[in-house]
Amino acid sequence: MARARIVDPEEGPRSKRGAILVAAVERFGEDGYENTKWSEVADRVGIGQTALYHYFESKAHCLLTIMRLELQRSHDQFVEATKDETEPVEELRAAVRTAFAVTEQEIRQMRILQANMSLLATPRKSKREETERVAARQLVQMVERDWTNLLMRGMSKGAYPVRDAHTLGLAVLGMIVSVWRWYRPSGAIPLSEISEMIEGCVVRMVAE
Amino acid sequence: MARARIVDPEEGPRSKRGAILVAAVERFGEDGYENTKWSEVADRVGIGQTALYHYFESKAHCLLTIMRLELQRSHDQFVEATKDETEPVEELRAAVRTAFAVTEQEIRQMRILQANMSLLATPRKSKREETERVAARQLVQMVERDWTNLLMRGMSKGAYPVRDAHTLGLAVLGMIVSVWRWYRPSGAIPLSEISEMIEGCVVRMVAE
DNA sequence: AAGCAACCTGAGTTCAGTTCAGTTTGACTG
DNA sequence: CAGTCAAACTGAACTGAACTCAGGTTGCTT
Repeated sequence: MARARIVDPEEGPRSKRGAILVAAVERFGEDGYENTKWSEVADRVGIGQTALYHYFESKAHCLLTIMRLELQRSHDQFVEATKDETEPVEELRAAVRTAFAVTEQEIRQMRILQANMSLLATPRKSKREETERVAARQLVQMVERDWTNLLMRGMSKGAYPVRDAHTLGLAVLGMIVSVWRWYRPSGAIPLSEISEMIEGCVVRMVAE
Repeated sequence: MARARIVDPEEGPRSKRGAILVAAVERFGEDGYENTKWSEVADRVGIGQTALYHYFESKAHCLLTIMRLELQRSHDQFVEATKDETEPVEELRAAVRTAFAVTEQEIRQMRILQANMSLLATPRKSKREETERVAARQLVQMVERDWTNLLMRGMSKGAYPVRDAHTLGLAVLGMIVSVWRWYRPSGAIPLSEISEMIEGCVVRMVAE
């Protein structure tokens, strides 16, 4: 599986870019982006604050990079999980299940993505930030299209009743990602149970 | 209908508290909280920046107040819309429909609420901010309980299949509020159509 | 061992949010 | 209708976290 990893093997051996991203995911994911001091990330990596600017133009640039990587991962995983399925309802189930087949680090990344989604709406002043923002926006649209296309395939095969596939796709996606706002690994309900519950909901929503 | 209004009639006639909240809802709703300068709100109201601190302890205190008022309104409207319904599926439909029976100002408030929900997770340093935060948190739980109770009533009456009402409630609520992340009044799809689509989805999710 | 690019730093700057130390306004009282 | 008081307001100063600058260090390459 060619996942977009936080640690990029293209980096020089001395580079702390991956370590910064990992630390930032942990801090932004646990305490929130605004609640986390940029210097805390530096402390955790073991470098001075200003060294961060060797890798990222700004705190926001780091955040946008995390968001873009997570979106890339989500998209890749969707494609991977649905590419072999031909039966529409099974394809739908596989897509939901893969959305919840995530590590704890990926859960944090999802949480960061969801909590800061509105950042993608307005242009950024600096060039590198804007590049990441636009890339992330396009990936959002790509993920939305992944779902819309899956739904349209099922509808044209007669497996699901015909409805507005775009709006339905947004509703399905909205329900799935809303889980990352409240789910915590320490919570009472295991993720597997949530996944099954949502899978059932999505199938009823789409296929009945 | 005893809605929680932004303009509190308890205020003195010279008070600009309501005007500040209205201006803040507009700016925070259009450009986002972080993107809006606190002084811009003062400009819009026609007072100096420091005068804001006569009404709110901080920018965050104003935001938390907006969020609390919106949650209060959502809860009140839910109760109002469902109190006369006895037939479970009709009650469910009424609850969804009322969630989308909102003015443009209320749409902005929903957007602000959704975009800054994570603010409610961590304690605030100052007293008045913390009071608003705790009140808002309790209202979140109250809205979640509104949905959970509605679902449990329907299940015990045999109108819906028995499922984990809490998780199902969060899924339904998550899908509904996710609309405010992307919906814009200027968009291609009218809100009435979205409302009908979601209503159908919720009924299939819950009652089938 | 020289060169050089990647990597790093302490000191200083910026700017939005906030505090301070009062001043103005206007309703009400005697 | 002068005096009082709380609500409403203000300009100037302060704060802290993000960021810039002007270099210094490290270690790989030739």
